[in-house]
Amino acid sequence: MGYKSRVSDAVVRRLPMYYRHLRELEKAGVVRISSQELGERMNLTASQIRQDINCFGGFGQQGYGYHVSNLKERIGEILGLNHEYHVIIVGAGNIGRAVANYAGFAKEGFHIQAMFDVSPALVGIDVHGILVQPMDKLEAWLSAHKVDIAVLAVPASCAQEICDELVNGGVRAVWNFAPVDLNLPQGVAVNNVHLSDSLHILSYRMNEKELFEAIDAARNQDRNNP
Amino acid sequence: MGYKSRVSDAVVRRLPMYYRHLRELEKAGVVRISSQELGERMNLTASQIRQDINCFGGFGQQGYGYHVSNLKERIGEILGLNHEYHVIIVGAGNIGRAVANYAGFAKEGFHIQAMFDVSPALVGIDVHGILVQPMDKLEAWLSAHKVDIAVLAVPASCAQEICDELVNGGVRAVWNFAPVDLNLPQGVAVNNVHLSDSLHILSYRMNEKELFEAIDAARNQDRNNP
DNA sequence: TAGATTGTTAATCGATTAACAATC
DNA sequence: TAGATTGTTAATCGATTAACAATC
Repeated sequence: MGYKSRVSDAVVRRLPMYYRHLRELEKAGVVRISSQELGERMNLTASQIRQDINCFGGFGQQGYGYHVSNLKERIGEILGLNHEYHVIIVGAGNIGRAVANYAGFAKEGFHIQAMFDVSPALVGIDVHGILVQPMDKLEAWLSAHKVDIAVLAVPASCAQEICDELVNGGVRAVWNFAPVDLNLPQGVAVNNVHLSDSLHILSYRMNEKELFEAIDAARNQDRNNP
Repeated sequence: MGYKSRVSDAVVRRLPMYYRHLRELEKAGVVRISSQELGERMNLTASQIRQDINCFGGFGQQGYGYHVSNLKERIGEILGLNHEYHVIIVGAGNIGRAVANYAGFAKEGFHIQAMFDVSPALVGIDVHGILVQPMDKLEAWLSAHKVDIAVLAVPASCAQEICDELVNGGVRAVWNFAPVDLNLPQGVAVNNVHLSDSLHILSYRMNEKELFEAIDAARNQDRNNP
């Protein structure tokens, strides 16, 4: 109570950004920082930073500011980075393999235990020390092992179906790279990496000015020839 | 005029989602759809859909709704998907290669022309028909070719520096996979794919309930032992 | 025409910003 | 203590939702 029982998406999306900047500051040897200074660095207002942090408790000190390492550590805990996670990757295509090969995740406690794919061309290959298993071994794996996070890197067409299988198998969270909006039961977390959406947003932004010039021009013409 | 000269981020982020759903509907043979139906499908209110679309003009028809193919086409144009883009990839690591290997982008007009990397182990390899060139060839490439979009898939430590080089070389947009917030001049578009931020958000969400139980418990204890 | 559904204006809600008392 | 800066409440701003007249 007193603490909001649920934190808005806008705040949650900023948490990893805080974590990143605090880690950089710590590495640079900065010991303390005020919300003012952190805001300048991150292009946020000091007010917003204090509001965000106070969703989770008062980690600062009046007249002093925030202790960088301490705040970094607390935000790490808020993000759940003080835990270890069992991760599997479903789909051993480009994305699945790129995630498996990225060593940084293991350092943060995200341990990849297994990989699965339908393609006979991929089954049996070794990716960063993990053997790719056939998809029909997935169900058995899920009953035999506790899986915290499943990385879903399969084509859109089968993403929902496999997602259901993962949820039935007791997975607690799905990191979804398939270009679909998944349906999940309450209590299972999802986060999407929609690469092509991201590229489309980029292409929108690089063309926005011309787009509105065209829209305005058409509008003015309409006004003159009603 | 009349049209907002600038569209809010919240709206822009939904545009690719509309595009995706409309493409699916078109494929499924759906000819027309009302904002009501589309909203149910996408978990948005009908009102919001109509507001979003009307940022760019009235593409519907009273009493009928929206023509699926037509609306898809218009949103595609808004996203700039009616253009062709020259793309280069800087960084031939896991992510750079995964992007290069993804064939879907070329179909949408994003054509990868060149790849660059510092690592001698990667220079000279062929990725999906593209030869990886040494990084010191980047500047010359930029003066000799028009580059619309640069995919930045390099370590955080050198991302800003390379980004500056890209901007000086006339790149119009940067698709950034490095875990940093880049500084770019007005007029150059950026969009970030912060994979580790995304994973951190997932881990936050899967732990949120327990987190607040702990916070509340600590708070109650404080109240009893003031 | 009557019915349906948009485009658009007005009302509400939530997130951001400002202000300031509490306090280190 | 005086100065600085937080934690928190109040004011503002913007995004979402509701309502309804316009119109196909």
